[in-house]
Amino acid sequence: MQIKAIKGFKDILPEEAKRRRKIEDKARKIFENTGLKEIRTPVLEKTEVFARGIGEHTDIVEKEMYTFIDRNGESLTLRPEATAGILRAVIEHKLYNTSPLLKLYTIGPMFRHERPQKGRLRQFHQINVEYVGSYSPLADADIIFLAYEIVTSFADPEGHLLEINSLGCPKCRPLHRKDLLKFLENNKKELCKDCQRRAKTNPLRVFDCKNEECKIVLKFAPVMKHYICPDCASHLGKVLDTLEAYGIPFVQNPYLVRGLDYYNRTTFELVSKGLGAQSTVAAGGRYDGLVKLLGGPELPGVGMAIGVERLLLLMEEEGDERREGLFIAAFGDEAREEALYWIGYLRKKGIKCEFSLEDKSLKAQMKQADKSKARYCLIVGENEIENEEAILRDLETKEQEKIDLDELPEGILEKIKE
RNA sequence: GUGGGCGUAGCUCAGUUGGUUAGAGCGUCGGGUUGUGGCCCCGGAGGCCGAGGGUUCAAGUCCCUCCGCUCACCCCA
Repeated sequence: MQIKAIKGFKDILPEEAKRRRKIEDKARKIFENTGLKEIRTPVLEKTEVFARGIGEHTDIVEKEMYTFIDRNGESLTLRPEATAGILRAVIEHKLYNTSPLLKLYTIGPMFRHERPQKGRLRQFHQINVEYVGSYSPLADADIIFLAYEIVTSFADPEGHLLEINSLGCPKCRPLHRKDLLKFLENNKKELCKDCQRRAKTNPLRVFDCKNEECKIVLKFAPVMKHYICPDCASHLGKVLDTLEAYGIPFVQNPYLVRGLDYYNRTTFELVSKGLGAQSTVAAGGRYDGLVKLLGGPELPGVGMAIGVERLLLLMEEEGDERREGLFIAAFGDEAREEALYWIGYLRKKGIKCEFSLEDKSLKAQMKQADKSKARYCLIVGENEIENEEAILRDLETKEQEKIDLDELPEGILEKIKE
């Protein structure tokens, strides 16, 4: 039996690695422009970090985490999301004392033990942003801007919908929750089994139910919109105004909920038509109570995450890469030995330079040169050694010229630098 | 955790009602050009037909079990 990677864990082969790097480079560029700083936290944390941060009764914590007991008896967990760990680090190093507003990003793997499907893996990657320290709705809008900007620079904006909602705050949310619970209890018999379960675990989730009968019943259910306090309402209003100023189209979705307990007020999802059932390519929201919950001071926060694998699914194919650098086709002992010096020299000068490890025929080496996508091929065999002239061929234009051997390798630098 | 679909070459897939040495395209390597890549032509390598068991004179093909992949539910990035 062949050894294979474990379920939901994927090898990232060279072609895909290249496309990922393109996404990461772009994200970093945008982050630098917006003044964010990178932070990298461990993939492994004490289980407590996530249990407290995400919420004991969320699906993620209850059944999706990679949790194990370490050799010293301590419970550890592979991070299922980035926020809790980053905030742990912010608190541990008192980063909030270094600046009134922390703007942080991280890119890396997350782990959830779910059944894999399109756009869902057990090890997946997120581009993550956290703003810690601002109550301003402009912070919310900034976060959404970043998510939107990165996603739409790789995927067609037309195929996307930004959904936004407010979950309220500790003042107004409990009122809604109380009424909703009452409503669900009264209509228990009309609801499907899933919704009866949700009513106990995560009541807001019932609004996501696809069951037609549930939908009819829930039309009469209390909606957060009608409970939202003036402060939360004005906060949301300013976020929406700012989105308009940024030119980001959106729709309000009063039923939008998040699966993590820590969110309050603004919550959003960037949904794509180009994905399967797992259609959310980026999502996030505000979490004003979380820093304190994790043992830090009372600090507000907003954040978002982009699913890299999902963005990858939406990324259009790129065209042919352009030719670059040099391939040295050397054959015969003398030429091959000489070529080694040139290669060393050119590589140190920062020139992309390849050659054949085997003493193959000229034709075979030319083929290799072509495949390597080199722009130029330097041809050196017995004849060239004898005439003391090498041949430099432009693989794109097919033009060839001769170069005196004693001008090599310096002479090449001029010729191949465009 | 629960369902559906699918497992034949590195990749994408053919493979008659079970019948002899399992095929194609792409890719790869080599040759056609005694020293010049892509296009074209020719050739080579590469398969325990997912694994195990069963039926049969005979199984890639039929039956059972297991494993894997995949899509969906659930949930989420």
